Amino acid sequence: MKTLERETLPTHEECAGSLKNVLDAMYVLNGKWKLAIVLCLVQSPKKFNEIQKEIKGISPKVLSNELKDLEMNFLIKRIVYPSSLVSIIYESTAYSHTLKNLLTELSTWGKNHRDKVIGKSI
Amino acid sequence: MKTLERETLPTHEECAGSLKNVLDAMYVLNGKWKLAIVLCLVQSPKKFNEIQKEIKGISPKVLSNELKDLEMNFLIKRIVYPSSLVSIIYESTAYSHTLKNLLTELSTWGKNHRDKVIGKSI
DNA sequence: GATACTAGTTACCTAAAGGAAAGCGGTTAC
DNA sequence: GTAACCGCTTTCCTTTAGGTAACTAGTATC
Repeated sequence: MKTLERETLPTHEECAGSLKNVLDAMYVLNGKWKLAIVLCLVQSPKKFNEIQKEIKGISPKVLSNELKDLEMNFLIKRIVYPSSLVSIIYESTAYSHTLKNLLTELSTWGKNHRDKVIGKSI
Repeated sequence: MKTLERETLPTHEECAGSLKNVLDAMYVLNGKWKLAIVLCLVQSPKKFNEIQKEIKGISPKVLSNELKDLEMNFLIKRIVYPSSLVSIIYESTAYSHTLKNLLTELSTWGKNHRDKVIGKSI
């Protein structure tokens, strides 16, 4: 695994910049479900009900809102296949794949942290 | 321990697993300010006031709460230097460095996304 | 004694997130 | 016709996050 450490220390401006970047990213990705939904759809396109079944605990209202929000940020697509029975499929966009590394990191970290916390407290 | 070499697609259990991991990670890292504070302290240890100055817009109440929360998750340390005038320094833990890649990804993504959104909408 | 700085706390309030339950328009199956 | 499934929406409600402002204890400075 390649690390991203650098030789010189970051300048104050670079620190402030990355701080702002992180705040902006969190503004978009913040929320209990958003990244999970993206991950779910990166794994494979799905129908509304399928997402609901996969992400246990999410209500249709919340899922609906989050999907709209993610669509506005170009992270998922809502595709209507018109046929005798209309079917609607949500799928990840090419752009959402810019989140793949992040999601991988997040998943790894989440698993590790769960183990750490369970080991210490429960 | 699972085998690392596989040519098959991820199983349903693996998908569900990473979904849970991401949800758990978000449970800990969610919030407007948390990751920004970690980043701020990873860059260098700081006093309460210094953090407030660097992260514009955060109120002392919220900062105080977030610091406690982060400490409980082993992501920062609160260190009291007892001297004639007591000084208190917050610093990142070794454990918080497991978030470094994530923060780098997040910063990169945040910058890129800001550019993309500004380019499209404003 | 008055003022100011540090590191917060407290009380109060608003807005947003999130959840529960019911409903709705359209289709399909019986 | 009626029951059931899909893809939601609507309403109502509770909880949480977050913000404002004032205040406090301790130390130091004028």
